[in-house]
Amino acid sequence: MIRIATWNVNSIRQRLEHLLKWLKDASPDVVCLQEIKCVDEAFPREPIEAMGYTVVTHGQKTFNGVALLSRLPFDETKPRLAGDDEDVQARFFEGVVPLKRGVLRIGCLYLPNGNPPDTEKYPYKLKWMSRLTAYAKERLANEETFVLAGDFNVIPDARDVYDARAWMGDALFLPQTRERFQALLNLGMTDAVRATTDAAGQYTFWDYQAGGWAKNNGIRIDHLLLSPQASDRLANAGIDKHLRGWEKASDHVPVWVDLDLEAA
DNA sequence: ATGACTACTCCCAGTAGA
Repeated sequence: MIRIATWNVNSIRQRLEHLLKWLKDASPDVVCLQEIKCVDEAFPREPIEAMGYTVVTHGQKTFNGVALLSRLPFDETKPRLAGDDEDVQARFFEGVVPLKRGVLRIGCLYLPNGNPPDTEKYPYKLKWMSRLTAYAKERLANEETFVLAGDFNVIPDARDVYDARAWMGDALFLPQTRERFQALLNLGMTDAVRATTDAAGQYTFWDYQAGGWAKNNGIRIDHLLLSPQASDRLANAGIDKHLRGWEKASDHVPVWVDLDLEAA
């Protein structure tokens, strides 16, 4: 069994103790982190490596930044999403882990927020989603075990938000945003949490403001999308909601899948 | 309700997040 998780930590330096405790508790094999909010040199890799993880980071000063952690050795790792050489924002890292049969390819992503929608931020989000779809299409053609995991900044469905009306005009829930997310699924990717439950309220984010956590005013925006070869092996999926109750929590919580696969 | 909270930054009021 291989456990793959994604977590927007909202600053790795603020969240290191939480990460170390959660790694011990949840014992994931591969972890996709977003919003590390530091340059590569400032990433606290040593305590994570001491727990047996290989660490690769693509950071930038102040904002964004992603990292891949793995207890299984990488064949390859590659930062940046193809399709726009001008894009300097650190939002993507791909890793490939050898399996007994074939490989496991993981794309760790931090999709742009896109708010406010009447600024250049929204077209940047939509373009980024198109680049992601082109990338996924290319990878799916290889018929590999392939997982896209990260903070998608997309609320897929009214079931995934505490008050759909309040979010109608938000970049995370606009029809064009949801259509582009659906386009990814239409390629043949499976939303892992949705493959295990139809229930509403499977939230992964609660805003710091206005008592979001206390009122359970959450949204589901962190996702793991599985290729057919991966979804065939889906054993379980879950959301580690309890971390939101920890002191000085990230506003996002980890989401994970267990895939019935054997590492090489 | 021009807010609320958290984290970042040439240090501290402005920006970003979602």
